[in-house]
Amino acid sequence: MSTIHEVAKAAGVSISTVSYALSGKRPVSEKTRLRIEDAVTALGYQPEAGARMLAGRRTHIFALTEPLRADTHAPTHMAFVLATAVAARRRGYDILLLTDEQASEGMNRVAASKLVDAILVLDVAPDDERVAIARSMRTPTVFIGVPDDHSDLTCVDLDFDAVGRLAVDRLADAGHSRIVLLGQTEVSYRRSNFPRRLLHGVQQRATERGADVDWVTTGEIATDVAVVRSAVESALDQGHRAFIVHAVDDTHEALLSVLAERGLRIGVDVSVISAAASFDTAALAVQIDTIPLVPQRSCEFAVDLAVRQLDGERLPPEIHLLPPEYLSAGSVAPPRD
Amino acid sequence: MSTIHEVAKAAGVSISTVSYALSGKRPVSEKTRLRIEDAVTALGYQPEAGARMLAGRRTHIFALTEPLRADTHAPTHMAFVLATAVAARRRGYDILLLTDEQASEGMNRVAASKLVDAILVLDVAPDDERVAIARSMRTPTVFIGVPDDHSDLTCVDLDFDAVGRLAVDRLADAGHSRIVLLGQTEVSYRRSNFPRRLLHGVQQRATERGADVDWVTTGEIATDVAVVRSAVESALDQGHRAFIVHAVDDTHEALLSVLAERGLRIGVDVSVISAAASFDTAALAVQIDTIPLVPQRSCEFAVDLAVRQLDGERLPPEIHLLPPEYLSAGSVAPPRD
DNA sequence: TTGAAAGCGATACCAT
DNA sequence: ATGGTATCGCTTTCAA
Repeated sequence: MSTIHEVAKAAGVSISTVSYALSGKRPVSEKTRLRIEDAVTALGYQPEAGARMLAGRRTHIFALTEPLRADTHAPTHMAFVLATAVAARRRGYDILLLTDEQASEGMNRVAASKLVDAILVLDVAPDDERVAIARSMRTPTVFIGVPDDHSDLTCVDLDFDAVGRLAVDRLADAGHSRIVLLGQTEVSYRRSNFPRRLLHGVQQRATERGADVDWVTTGEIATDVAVVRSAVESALDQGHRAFIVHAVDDTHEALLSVLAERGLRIGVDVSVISAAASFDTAALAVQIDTIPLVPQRSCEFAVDLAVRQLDGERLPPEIHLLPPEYLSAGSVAPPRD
Repeated sequence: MSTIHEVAKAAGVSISTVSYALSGKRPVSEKTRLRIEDAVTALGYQPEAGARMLAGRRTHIFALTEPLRADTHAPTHMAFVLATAVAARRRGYDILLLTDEQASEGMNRVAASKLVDAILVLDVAPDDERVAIARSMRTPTVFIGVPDDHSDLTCVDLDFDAVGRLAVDRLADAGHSRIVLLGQTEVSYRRSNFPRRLLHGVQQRATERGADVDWVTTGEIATDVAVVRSAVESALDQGHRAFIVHAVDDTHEALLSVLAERGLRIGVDVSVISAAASFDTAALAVQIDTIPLVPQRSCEFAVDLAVRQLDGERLPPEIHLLPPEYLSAGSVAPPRD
């Protein structure tokens, strides 16, 4: 391709003027700027990545570490990756993928070689090995998720604890004192950081409101529809009529189908709240109240924090918990008896 | 971090010797090489990415374009992304993610700025817009998948046509003359490149073998278990006893469950072959013959082609179709009547 | 087998 | 408002 020299020659200016005109870091007169822009388009000029990295102090690349475990829920995970990539591009950054089991090796490598300006951490485990690496590094790192030991870390996430409390409050407000938490798979409560936070919020607030909570998981390692159905059946048999669902779409569908089979009407006979769903609950057969998990929100916030740190803002390491939002759809009603 | 100068000083040699010792592009005596390696580890030296890009002619980065459509099957897609990333890392390359609708813009940008050495194309559509970009570019590009118009392109993929033929042959060999192809979702036959190739192989070989094929899809845009079940029910009602399944795991499970409900035994009353499944069919309740789609194979091959092109091999643009492999599990039997 | 030095193509400081 | 140029850290000729 063409270099900044050719652009300068074509526009009849010096290379520094071209550089400043393009970066905007120094005022350039209207007419010279226009001539430069013309030359740029005429030549199809694109600054060379390597040269910019070397000369400037920015690579315009973020690393995204994602340890893709076997039990990762692919659709949700993809939504986060996509949201991160889109948010980053909007700020002028590309995403470099760091998969591998050896997440630490990758982080160290890209940081030491100055390949990336910052690192975004996805799919955070409670005892994540990447926490130690992040602490030992100068490269700004933002966790999307909250590990157990998060001192000195910058984290962004939906406030799952608050989601749990909010869901309980709505059901308790409606008069329910017995609640079922239809949760995630068993393994996710050990390997992931957020299911337990929602569980904690639910249990704590339930205690405060004098309500009982029955917590059920929905499969060993992957969601098992049969397990979900029998859990729902037995909850209904025990007279339960209030559900908080923190689970994938299949689980929601299984719940709805069991309720339909029994002729139980949501929002009349039974109350249901979908908590922290990352899929579109509006696409379900029945509309239900939802406290959504919006990957875009977390990812944009995370990218923003990274960019601001690079721009020199002194942001203290901190946990940023995004407040939940309650979307009503009439699926919560007072108990009927 | 430390620079090549510091390593050179620590080892008592010149920087060029360090460079050559590390790249192996020039013979270096045993003892100096050892001293250099010691210095490298002692200082924790990592060559700076930007400097290498600028000076050398390699960035050691591949772009991976993936236009993440709404109808993309997330688990399969993730398997391909992961396989590509792993294969690339093994060859010393990182993966830069190019999502976006604007796939073309991204490809042009990373190519023009010399950010990447090659581009890998995933999730190929029959009339993919990235085909034109690839043709207009000097940057080596490898498609994982085969677009309709693929002249002058380098493509790698499982030979889906041959998969279809192989499946038909096995059923025909067993004596079946009526075959059901339980296929993908409707939209995938328009938006993806491979389902139609398998369909073509099945239909063509069926004609050659004098067999009839009933092709059914499994939902509009996403797999719909109800649709699958009723399709299977009606096929069974019509006396069909031979199935080729080219579909996601949910579809397999639905098929097995209908068969079980009817008391039909696989490998005895009914013959089933799973064609081009990218999940582990061994995890199903019943073992069935499988012609697997192994993402690792395609992705490694693609990475290899890219690397070899960069290493100066003159590889003519060509379609590389990987031959299918048949894994028997006793699920094919002669018709019973 | 090794060293010296000329780039690579930007950024940003120092002048004017 | 603009230009000249040192500089970033490496790769790779050219010499010895």
